[in-house]
Amino acid sequence: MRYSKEHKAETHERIVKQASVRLRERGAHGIGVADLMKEVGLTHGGFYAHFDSREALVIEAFNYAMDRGNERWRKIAEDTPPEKRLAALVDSYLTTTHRDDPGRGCAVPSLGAEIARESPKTRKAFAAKLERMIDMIAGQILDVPPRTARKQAMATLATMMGTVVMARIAGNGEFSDEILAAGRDAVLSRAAAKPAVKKARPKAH
Amino acid sequence: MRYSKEHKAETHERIVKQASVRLRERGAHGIGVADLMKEVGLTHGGFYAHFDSREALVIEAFNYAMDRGNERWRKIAEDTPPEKRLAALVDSYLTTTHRDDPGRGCAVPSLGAEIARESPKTRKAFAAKLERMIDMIAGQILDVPPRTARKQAMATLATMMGTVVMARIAGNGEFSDEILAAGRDAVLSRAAAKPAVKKARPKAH
DNA sequence: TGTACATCAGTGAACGCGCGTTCACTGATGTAC
DNA sequence: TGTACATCAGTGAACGCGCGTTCACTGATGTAC
Repeated sequence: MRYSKEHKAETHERIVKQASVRLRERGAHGIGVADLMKEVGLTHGGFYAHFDSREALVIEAFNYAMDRGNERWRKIAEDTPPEKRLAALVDSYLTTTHRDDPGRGCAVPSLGAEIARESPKTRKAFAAKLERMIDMIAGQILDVPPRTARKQAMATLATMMGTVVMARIAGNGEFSDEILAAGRDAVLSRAAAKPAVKKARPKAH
Repeated sequence: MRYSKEHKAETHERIVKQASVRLRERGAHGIGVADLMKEVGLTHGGFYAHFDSREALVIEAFNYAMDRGNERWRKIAEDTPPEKRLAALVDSYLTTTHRDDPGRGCAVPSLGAEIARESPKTRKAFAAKLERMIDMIAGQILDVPPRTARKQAMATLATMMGTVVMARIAGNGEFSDEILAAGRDAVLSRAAAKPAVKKARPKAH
């Protein structure tokens, strides 16, 4: 059955991709080797031709999920004029679609707490990706010095991901929609308010 | 070995309390019946005199953790003059102590994502407790109508719990401290800024 | 007050299932000649 | 170009360990008389 050179890499990615979806849907303990391989159309024995262990796959799938999130943001930014980018990111993040489909959504609200429990080594790898998300947002916060933009970006991401976690706890009814709307308003009004504050209290820099 | 009437209830609570700590430290899959009973000084067989199943304990421990969080906030509010309450809550929440000791901290950042994956029935129970946390914060946001306070409280809690999740991913170094500070500033400046905005743009209500 | 019996939280061995991992094997295709 | 051999992704049975759950038993204390 020897396959072409790219075939193994393709299969590998199919497994990782499927794992990253299930991971976001059910958490790190929600995926089993046999189930996952079946979903990809293979048998469980072949798993170890691709990964040293289940744990190794989980780490890879975490990474994959984070990378896809960053990639998605990059594309949104690319397709939007600079002054509307922040609003576009926020609006795409704080939707009922995102809330109701964690499997294809941002990894931070669904897996953040679990990532925080990983070993320092893997945790640091994710911290680096988290920082890239912060940079991405900071780059869309205009009219303030970079330090301020970075700080606001941190709080903005925290508000966005926290809002999604809370909205998911609340389900998909009125209360949940209210949480989503509150998060969106807070993030966007903060962004809009800051220049006004600057004008009101001018200071040398 | 028949014990006094209160003895069973006391043992029950000791198990739930210990479980709630481990739960917040390691997640729902991080606690085992045998380990837990040993930590409480008992053997695993006795577990089923107290709980129908491991799952039932997990739900109880989730509840316990949420209740303790609400209780803690109530005490802080009680011991602080009204106009300083919000700042007191925020300052006690966004500390390195809270970040580094999830076992005794708020359940939302450590278990929020897992709670969101529970059955609708249990999820709704937690949504009710989440709403009580929101009410608690809303009650400390003065000078705005209740609807606005509720909305701001939702975003405030989202920012606070999101900040703790992110700070934990980042570990306990400079980057992590930066995240904590950013969250605190965002929440407190939002609270301080709102009345100013009101004055700048007065409207009938 | 004293005696016999009932209760039941807790013990610890044993069960059994799920699941991660191993392993001998397959067979289509790449490589050497 | 054709032939023999090597490779290795994938198969599926089997292993073994961890862990939730069960169960017969214990023995201190409550209750009935």
